[in-house]
Amino acid sequence: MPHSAKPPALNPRRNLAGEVLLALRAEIISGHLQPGDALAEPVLAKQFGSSRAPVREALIELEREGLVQFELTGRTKVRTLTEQDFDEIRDARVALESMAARRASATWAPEDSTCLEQNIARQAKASTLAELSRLDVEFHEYVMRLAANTRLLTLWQSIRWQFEMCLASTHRLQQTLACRPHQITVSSHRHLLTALASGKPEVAAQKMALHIESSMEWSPSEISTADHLTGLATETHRR
Amino acid sequence: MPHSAKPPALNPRRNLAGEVLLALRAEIISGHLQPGDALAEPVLAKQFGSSRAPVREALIELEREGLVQFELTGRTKVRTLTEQDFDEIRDARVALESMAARRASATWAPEDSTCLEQNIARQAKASTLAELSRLDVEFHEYVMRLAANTRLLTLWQSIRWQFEMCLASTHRLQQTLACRPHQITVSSHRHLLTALASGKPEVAAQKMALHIESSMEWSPSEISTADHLTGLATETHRR
DNA sequence: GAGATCTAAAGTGTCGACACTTCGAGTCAA
DNA sequence: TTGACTCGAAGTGTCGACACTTTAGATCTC
Repeated sequence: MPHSAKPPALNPRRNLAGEVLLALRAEIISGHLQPGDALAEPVLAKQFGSSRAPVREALIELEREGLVQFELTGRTKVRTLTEQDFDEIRDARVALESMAARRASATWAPEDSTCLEQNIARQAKASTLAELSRLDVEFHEYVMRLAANTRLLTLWQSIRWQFEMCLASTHRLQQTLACRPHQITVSSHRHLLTALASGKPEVAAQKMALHIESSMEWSPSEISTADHLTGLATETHRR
Repeated sequence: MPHSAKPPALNPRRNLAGEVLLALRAEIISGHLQPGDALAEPVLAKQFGSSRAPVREALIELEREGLVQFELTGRTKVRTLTEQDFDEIRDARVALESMAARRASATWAPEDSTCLEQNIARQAKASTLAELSRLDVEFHEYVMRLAANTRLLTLWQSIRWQFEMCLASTHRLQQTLACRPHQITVSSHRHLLTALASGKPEVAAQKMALHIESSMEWSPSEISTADHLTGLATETHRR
């Protein structure tokens, strides 16, 4: 999906830390690094063939993104997401994305609908749950960019990776419960798109909130990155 | 004002970088460091009697808080806030704080009203506009903490310093236009508190949005940290 | 065998150094 | 006078080193 006109480039610093960040984030999201795993600076530095400085910078960013946790002892671990974290992320998303939907719908253009329809079409054909999650996040990022508010976008981006982990977990849970995640996701986004394109900001905002509430209604008792790989499901279910 | 039960301690790392961060932030907020001023790591390191590492860490955090800007050349400057930034911050606040008000009002306790009433009483007696701004921010931080959502709180804290700069600028503009900033602020927060304590989450959320919209209605053409000190006013006024 | 104690290994916080890049005052040519 | 050029000065990105702290296995005691 092509992105909105506005390029991000919020932090123009281009350095080794950025590459380490990307690599570490990918390993956490993919589940290669699991919750609780230790992230020692010297070990990672050797692994990436760099010194500790860029690694340290990347870890600080990952902590801000909520994927990593600094212990009181100073050590760093991959963070474990609990059900409460799941709820918190849902509320934060509702807050940020409802406002974004409100602003985006005020300046909605036909090509925006085209872009998002293409995204939904690809959702329907997604071959893996990971791909479905990625497309889902991309849909929402597009709306966030349309809002043309760098603050809102930056805030959203700082929770987007936690959000992506939650999403994958939700999709997987839906599948084990014999709901069709593709079908649910596609249908939900189609309804949302109608509201976004309606030209009614308040309707768009409200529908976005409902969309997020419903899409994150299925909350596993613990969101583990390992779920991505193992396919094991926790049977717990809220409400 | 006593803070809510929950301590923050989101990042338990206690190091020199934290002290440098506090000092630099204070200098920017106070206007001692002005927009556009260069922030060179070796210069600051010598100033703080430290090496560059802690300074670098602090600058990265300040960039995340929006008080500092990394140029494409790699240099670092104190950021200039424009009218568009002002609008962005207002929308971001409405998004985050409306949700916080919704959640906070659901678990409202009498002592919360007492705390905030004390804050309002101090607003009325604030001797300087800077103190009025500080109390205003404290009021809103209290509500954010009551929401008991660390994501929401963290996101809010990452824009709170920009917000404080905007607020001070607004108050000053109100004063030059012969509106009484104390009176406006006190009255507005009193109405908001009533809504928060009403036990109706949706009313609380809506009133919070209206409160923020009205409190940030007066937008100077450029929000300069220098305003704090010089007292010079830009006469531009939106709407 | 269980618990307390010791100790080497490993980790963080901080530092100064070096290479490369960017800036800006001074110089030179038109 | 103005514009391009030069070349130190200053700044960033990165590195390896050291001191102090925490960890975890080994040892000792009861």
